[in-house]
Amino acid sequence: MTRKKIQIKKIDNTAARQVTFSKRRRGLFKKAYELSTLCDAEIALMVFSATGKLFEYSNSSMGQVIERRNLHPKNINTLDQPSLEKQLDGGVHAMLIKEIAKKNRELRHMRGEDLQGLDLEELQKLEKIMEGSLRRLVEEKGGKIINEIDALKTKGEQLIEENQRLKQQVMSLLAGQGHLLEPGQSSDSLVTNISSMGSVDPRQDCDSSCAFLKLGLPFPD
Amino acid sequence: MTRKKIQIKKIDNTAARQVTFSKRRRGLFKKAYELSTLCDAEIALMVFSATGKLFEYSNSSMGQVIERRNLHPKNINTLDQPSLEKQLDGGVHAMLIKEIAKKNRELRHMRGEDLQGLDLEELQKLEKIMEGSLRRLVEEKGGKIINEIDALKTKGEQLIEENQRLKQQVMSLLAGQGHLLEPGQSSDSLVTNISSMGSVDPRQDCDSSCAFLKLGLPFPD
DNA sequence: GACTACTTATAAG
DNA sequence: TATTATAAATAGT
Repeated sequence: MTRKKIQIKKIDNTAARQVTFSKRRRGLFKKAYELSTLCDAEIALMVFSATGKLFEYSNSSMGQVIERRNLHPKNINTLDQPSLEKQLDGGVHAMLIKEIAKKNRELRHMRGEDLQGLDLEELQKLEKIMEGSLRRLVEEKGGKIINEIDALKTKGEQLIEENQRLKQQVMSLLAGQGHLLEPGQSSDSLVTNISSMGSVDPRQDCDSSCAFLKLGLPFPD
Repeated sequence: MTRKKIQIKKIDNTAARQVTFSKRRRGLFKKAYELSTLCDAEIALMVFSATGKLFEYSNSSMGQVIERRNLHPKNINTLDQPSLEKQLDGGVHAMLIKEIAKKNRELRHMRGEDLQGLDLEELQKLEKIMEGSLRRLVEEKGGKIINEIDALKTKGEQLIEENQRLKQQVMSLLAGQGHLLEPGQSSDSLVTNISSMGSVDPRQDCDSSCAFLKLGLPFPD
């Protein structure tokens, strides 16, 4: 791909082929690593050189990825027949796999895939089911939203009360300490001190104590 | 690797991540193809997207490469240890059962059941999926209906033609046999006889030959 | 999905 | 193995 464009066909010269194999293998593995990292993908890559040497890469575990592949809807029917001893147990095994295949088929239908095999009546039935699903889901979601809003409202009210209480407390503290002020110390600086202790600044009016509501800030827990 | 150099770490933005996944996946598969072709290597590449979708490439057969890998000295110890056979099998067994449970959970959710465990965000996601499903299903159903109607129309036209042809045949038969009628035999009774042989009663007009259409009766096959 | 400015991969030496 | 001129991949639009 440089100096000169090459055709993608087997490289005749053995030495050149080996060099290219090394370089491109590294390039391929790097790309695989980058894809898995950038996109949070699980990747398994196996490369046998022409001489039979094995190179492999996986961001997780090779066996795990292979296992996952075998369980994938796409391959579950192709699953290699396990060796020897497992065939005795094959009945249960096969049944489980069949069950999974069936579930996958159902799920695909529920996702609106592979529908071309169904006749009009089946489609109608499926539509009814899905409409029901959607209805229940929207209902559930509605309930959740109401609850969440109620909770937020309650929390907001509690906070407003709390703020009122704290404000009054600050006021009375200020009033009580007003007599003790040094001639040179302004009440403002005192307020600043109190405020910095995490209390409420008494100079703000009632409405502004709800500032976090207006700003859409999350309530503290 | 263009416009700006990027860091190789998980892309936060979901949409961008998905776009990059598509592009780089294609790039990776192309590189794999080129390496296998140029250097006569045997390659198997499996990629699971973050959403669980499987993409795979192999220049030979995926199962064959996996088999070859398992037979490789490097991995022969990792798998298929006779003494551990039972344990492994139990593992697979358990995994299959877990898989079924997972599918069932998914199915229940798709049917709008057991939703109370999901949070608002999950519900929202599920709703989007189901809306898509329903949309595809309705589309598929629409296509099926159009096809069915077209087929029925075509069939109807064929039948009308057939009826016309038969009617004319009957007419000419009647005309030809008119001279041979016994004085005491009416043409009506002859028609009845012909009709009972599976032909069309010539007394009905053209429109009435389409009676089964008007009545919504199924066409015979 | 198409475009392009840029980075990266790499064929040849 | 290192270099480099060029092809290819791709991030952002």
